Amino acid sequence: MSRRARLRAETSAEIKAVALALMAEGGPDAISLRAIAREMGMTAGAIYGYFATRDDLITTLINDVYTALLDAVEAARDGVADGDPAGRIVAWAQTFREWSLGNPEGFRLIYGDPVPGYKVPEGGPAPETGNRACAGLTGLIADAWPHAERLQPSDDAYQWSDFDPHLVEVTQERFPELPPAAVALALRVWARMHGLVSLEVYGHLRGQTRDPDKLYRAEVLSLVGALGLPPAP
Amino acid sequence: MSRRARLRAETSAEIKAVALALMAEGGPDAISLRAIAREMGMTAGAIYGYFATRDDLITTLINDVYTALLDAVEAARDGVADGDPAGRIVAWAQTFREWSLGNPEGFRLIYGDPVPGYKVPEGGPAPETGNRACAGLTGLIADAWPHAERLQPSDDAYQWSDFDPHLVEVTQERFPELPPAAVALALRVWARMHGLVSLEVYGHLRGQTRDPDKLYRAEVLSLVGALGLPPAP
DNA sequence: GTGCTTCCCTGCACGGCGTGCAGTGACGGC
DNA sequence: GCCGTCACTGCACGCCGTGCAGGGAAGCAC
Repeated sequence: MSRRARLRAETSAEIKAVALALMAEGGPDAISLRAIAREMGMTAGAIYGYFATRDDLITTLINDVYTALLDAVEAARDGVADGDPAGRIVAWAQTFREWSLGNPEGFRLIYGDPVPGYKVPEGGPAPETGNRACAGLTGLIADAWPHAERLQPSDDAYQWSDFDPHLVEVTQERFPELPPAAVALALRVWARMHGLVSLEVYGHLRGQTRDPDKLYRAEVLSLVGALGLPPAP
Repeated sequence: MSRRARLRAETSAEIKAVALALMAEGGPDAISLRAIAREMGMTAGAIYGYFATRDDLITTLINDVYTALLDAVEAARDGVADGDPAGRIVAWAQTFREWSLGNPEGFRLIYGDPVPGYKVPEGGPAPETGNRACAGLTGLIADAWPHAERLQPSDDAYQWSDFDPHLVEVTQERFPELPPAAVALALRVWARMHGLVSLEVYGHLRGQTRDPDKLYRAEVLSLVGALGLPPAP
């Protein structure tokens, strides 16, 4: 890599780092090209040499942050033995909530309307990273599937064509035996985790309960139970 | 009411109506004082006679929209006979999703980061309206509680002090027999509906499944089943 | 070493935003 | 019929994203 290219990569990385720092301290709205440039001793126009538009920068940030979240939950999952599917799900779920509460701006960036007028530009950031999230959950479900199967009396209600082709490809390659209903279950499990965490991050639980942690633990336990898994070996 | 007061109320209502119209056609970001004023043939400063600040206007809108959503789901619930708790829950859940998909901007307004730099101003809009939502769900749970009880082995794990005092007051008045665990269950049920709908509204399901409706129906059915209720009488 | 090319960055402009504030004019209450 | 209240305008300030012309340094070819 030439010196030019190296400098370029460094500057690009610094832009993203500064943007994340600004977001962490001032909320997602604090991400403005002018503020970033000010922080870096540049002018706003200079950033256009690195990102075609503000939304492009945001999109890149979303991918970075989403990747960080997935790294965290996957690491937590892999910290629990293969033979303990319930434990792996709980680890994933707990880390998902902890990361989200620790990085609320990141969560909003990924799952909400992050920034003033941000519109996903052409295809958006989600497909690939979102697929990774879904695939990770499908893996968890695959471990639990032998126990969970009885809860899915309508296996044949789902076809592979109900799902995104790329997601299907990845899933069938890694879990050839798994029926499409398992992917549906994975999505529903995802949503159950997302529901409580999302309400909490956006402050909707604050006016209702004083112990959202207890609530979440109960939900995760209930979820694991509903999968037919023993609570915690 | 004097003529002055009437004109004032009309103008105030028009501001809100125009704001909602702008939001409906151009997304939440389209709500700008200048745009509203332009639409009304005024200048932006004039609005400050009605709302102290832009965020005050937004807060009022949130309350209005939230109320509209609650009116819709409660009406749907009341369209099903008292003796059919499962049907009432399903009606609530289905209407919740349909309203949200039909008013995605409204959903974002209520449950997300609605608008550029909006910060909930002092106490925010949620407490009372959020309590109404939670109370409505608690009512649904109260109907189902005789069946659901066996699913709550840890009734004593929750105290009334775990919850918001106002919510507790309302709940205890309307359902004197209900234990605090039922409120926790109501919050979890809320979160299960919210999870899938939120993911769908924000487009995160689009890259995964092609039939989010089927997914949601399965989730609601599973939820009703988990409460120990017969599917659909 | 010299000259050319590439490319990063500045400076400025435009229009849009929320928000204050002085001034103006119409209307309601007495 | 006067006076005070009050809705509204016009303007200013400082933010914002985004284009564009131009300068200047760094890299490359000979």
